[in-house]
Amino acid sequence: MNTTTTITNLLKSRNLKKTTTRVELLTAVMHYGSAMPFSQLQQQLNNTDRITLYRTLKTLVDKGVIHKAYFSQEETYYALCGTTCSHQVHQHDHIHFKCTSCSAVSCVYLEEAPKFTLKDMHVQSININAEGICKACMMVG
Amino acid sequence: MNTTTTITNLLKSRNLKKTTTRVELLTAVMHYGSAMPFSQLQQQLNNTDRITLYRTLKTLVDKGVIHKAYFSQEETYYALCGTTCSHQVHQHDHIHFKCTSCSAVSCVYLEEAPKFTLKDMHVQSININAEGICKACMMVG
DNA sequence: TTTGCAAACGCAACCACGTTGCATTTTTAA
DNA sequence: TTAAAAATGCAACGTGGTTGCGTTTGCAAA
Repeated sequence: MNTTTTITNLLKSRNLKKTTTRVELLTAVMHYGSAMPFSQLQQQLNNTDRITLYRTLKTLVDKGVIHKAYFSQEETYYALCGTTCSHQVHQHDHIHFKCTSCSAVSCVYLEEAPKFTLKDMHVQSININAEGICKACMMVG
Repeated sequence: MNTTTTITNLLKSRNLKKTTTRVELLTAVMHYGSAMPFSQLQQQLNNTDRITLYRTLKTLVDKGVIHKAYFSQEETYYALCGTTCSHQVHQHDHIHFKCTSCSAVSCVYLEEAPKFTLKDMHVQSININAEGICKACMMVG
């Protein structure tokens, strides 16, 4: 199944209209390889209005198509959600890893989710960000 | 040892001048109980210039006196560093926990730091944010 | 205690990120 | 084909944070 068909189905499954911006955005994110920073999106969709981009991102996040891979206060990175995400629940059994060398942010899936049974508090969600050197940069460096 | 003396020593140990803003800021953070959001700082130091506040925070973070307890894209929270932090290395064997009910952010120290031996990448630092209900809110709710 | 210098401060101006309101265009289903 | 709903583009706005620069303050040496 090619990218276009995938996107068409993805949008239809979430009751979202197939607009130019959404298709372009999803295509870009799918092809990017790692989590895509906003600035890159803006560059690749440079004929699209800035506000539209924000709104499209918000819609796709709300509907569980993509998610934000935050890194501290820097730029916001966006990545596709897995099939377990819906508009109701974002279920992400992965951590976000940022390479300090090439700045790429990627979702790393864990075999077993880290458990935290913090005394005195009821934990609802956990968000883990790691930094380090990615494989590609280790090979080079 | 009272707060004032502690702050004086703290500033001296980092070769920082003892200015009104720094003393007020550190006093506020020390007395706050949990990680202090910027808006609260601004309120309590309302006779201090906004820019000065930003610069003071930056200086104290750089020198390892306080650290940012980020939470997604919302407000920035600040907390005192432990004694193991210096201007060189911020060493934080704790996670940041935000109560979804009362919005308080606190540093929770872990008995053993969670280890991540991610295949294919060299992990340098890990940042963990958790959300849930804190003890106080559980008692009330 | 005075004095001089570096550091810190306050102000103005600026930039980036993100949102809202509204009029126009596009999508889609009848 | 057409009408309603949704998406878009534009203007304007709000906030978080930074930079440059002239003034004030902290502090150490005289």
